[in-house]
Amino acid sequence: MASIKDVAAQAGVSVATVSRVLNSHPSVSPDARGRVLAAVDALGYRPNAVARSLRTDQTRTLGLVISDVLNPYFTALARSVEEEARALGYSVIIGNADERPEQQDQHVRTLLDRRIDGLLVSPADGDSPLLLEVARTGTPMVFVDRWMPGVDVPVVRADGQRAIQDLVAHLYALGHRRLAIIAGPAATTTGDERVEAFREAMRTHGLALPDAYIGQGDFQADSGRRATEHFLSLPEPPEIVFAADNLMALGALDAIRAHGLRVPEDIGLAAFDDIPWFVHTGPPITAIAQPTGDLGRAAVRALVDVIEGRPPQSVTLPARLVVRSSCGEPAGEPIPNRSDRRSNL
Amino acid sequence: MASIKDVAAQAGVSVATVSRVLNSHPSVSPDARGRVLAAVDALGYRPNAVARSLRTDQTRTLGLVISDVLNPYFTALARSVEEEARALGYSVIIGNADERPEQQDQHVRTLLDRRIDGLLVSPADGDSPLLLEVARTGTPMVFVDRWMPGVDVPVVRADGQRAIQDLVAHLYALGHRRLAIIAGPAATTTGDERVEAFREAMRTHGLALPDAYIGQGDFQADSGRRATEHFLSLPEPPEIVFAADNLMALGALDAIRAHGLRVPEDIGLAAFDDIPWFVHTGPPITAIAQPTGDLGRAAVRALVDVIEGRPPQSVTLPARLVVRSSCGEPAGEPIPNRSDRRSNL
DNA sequence: ATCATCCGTGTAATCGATTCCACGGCGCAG
DNA sequence: CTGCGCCGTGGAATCGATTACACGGATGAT
Repeated sequence: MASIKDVAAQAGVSVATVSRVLNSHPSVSPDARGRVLAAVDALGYRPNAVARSLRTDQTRTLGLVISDVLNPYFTALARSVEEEARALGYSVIIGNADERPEQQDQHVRTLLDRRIDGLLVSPADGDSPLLLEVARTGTPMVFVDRWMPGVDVPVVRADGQRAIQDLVAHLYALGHRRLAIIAGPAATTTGDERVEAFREAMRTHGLALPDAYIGQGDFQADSGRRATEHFLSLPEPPEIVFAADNLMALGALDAIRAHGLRVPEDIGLAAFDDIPWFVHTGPPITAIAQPTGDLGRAAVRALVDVIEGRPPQSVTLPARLVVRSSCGEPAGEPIPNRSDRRSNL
Repeated sequence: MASIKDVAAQAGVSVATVSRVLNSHPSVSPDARGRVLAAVDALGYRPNAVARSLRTDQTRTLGLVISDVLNPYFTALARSVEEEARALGYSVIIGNADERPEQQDQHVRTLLDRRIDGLLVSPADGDSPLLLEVARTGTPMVFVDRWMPGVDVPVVRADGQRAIQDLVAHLYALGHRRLAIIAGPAATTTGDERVEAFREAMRTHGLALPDAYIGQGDFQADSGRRATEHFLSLPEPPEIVFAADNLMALGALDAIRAHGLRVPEDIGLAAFDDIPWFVHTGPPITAIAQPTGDLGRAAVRALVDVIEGRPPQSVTLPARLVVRSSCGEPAGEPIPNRSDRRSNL
């Protein structure tokens, strides 16, 4: 592969001049510029980004470490992150932590070794001394979706509190009183928060959230299945199961079906995270939609602000309730149209 | 950030010795090794992958360019690719082409600039002189899922022909005779192949595939919707719609619902690609499952074979029919269990 | 005792870019 | 005519690693 030396030789100038042309440095004669450009073209020369990075100490690459690539919520997030990054001239390397802290740390280390300019993380369950260290040493970093308390880093996330209030109000209005929740891991911020918001919302309606109605999940489908089976085995099962993410909702649906029960007649179901498929399940599922696209874009902008030395901003965007029929809403699902299906992208 | 010089100074040896310790070169005394390791530890030193890459001319990074990250099929593929690559000591940079050739080429160019060791591509619609050029210049490359005829590069893909025969036999046995297909873009190999396999399978049952029953799609949900609407507007609509990928099936389902029709009573639906949600749609959808995990692993192995100078192998794995109830199968969906839901991962 | 080997180590070249500094030539002002 | 400054250019240092080569000392064979 042609290097800058080959171009210089071909154009009859020094490498310094070639470099100046490539970086549109002003003091190059039109004549030299022309010859260099011709040589670049003739040789099909492309600058070696590795060499450039070594010299300039910047890779124009962002690292994104997410908890689970198979989760459509994170997929959508990754997509918008990549788009915004590309628009700003950055590439993105995605690492999949699969909800495992060690794997998360392994990715972070590899990304650091590659000298990425900044790190976007949605931390997995458990605390990570490594991330703390990274934040301390000044590597540009931004948390997205989830965050770690006590680490002084901008956070970009959706606030579900208001939407959860709306959900509980909706359920209450439909006559439901026994509401259960399948929580995420307590150690993730999103895990905790959603339970607290749910409990608080119930309290405003004079309802209690008994411990038996709090299932411990891990954001994976299986845990939703198990938690739901436990609910169903109770002497007095809940009327509604609210899953704190879309995969656990999927598991809950499995469990309900396995018991030969119908949604919403026998038991209702709602989920945090809206995904395109929720329109097509039988029945369509009431969910809380996060503005995934905006989250991804805001996260990248915040990170690039840190990288380029501007003051970054934490951002919190509101999530919103999307009512469908899985909790017993009398109205059927309206004809799905494009904007509805894509509401969370 | 500490460099190899700092480590050398701290350990009282030369950088060469440090490098030898780091690369477990045999001729280093235990004493020196100990001091170096201690210095590495004390300084929290991590080798700069950028500098290493410049010198060794290898990045231990693979590029993966896929057509659509939001498509669960590709997400699953990406996941298995990343896992296998990591197991072999490679990182993966994913580029999302969004089914647009220019965007695909842009990603390929960026990846090449970053001197990735090899490229895994699922080419988008349309031919790309760039990819041809890349193949010609000897950059290690492997096609996965889709490929470009005439480009001499290993191909890792699933063969759906047999599964499509099974599908048509299944439909025929259920009494269906008017079968329609929503095809992918003709310029993608998977687009073409699936139509031909379908046509051929119908022929063996003495059925013809009229042009009116071939819808032109682009692997996106919207095109599935449009094609289905067209089918439904025909004087004699088909009894079954077979979508050549999961997103177009989703669109088809939308269109069918929008017309107030029921699946499978009024019209049947089947899809190429099996995804977890097909178990949960109303009704569960009969689909052709590709061995995504095996495909991803095989693709990485083939690519690494090319990179490391071993003779690579093209791989074709069989897809298989998963019968559910969306085409009128009398039997209900069995209780979904873990292994069933994950059948395609 | 002498010489060839081998082992551990350091010096320095190298990868492909960017960029500081110096230098020659030209234009313009004094 | 002389001198100052600017412009375009090239030489060379530099980024952080790897690795060929050289070298000194110890070991073993003769």
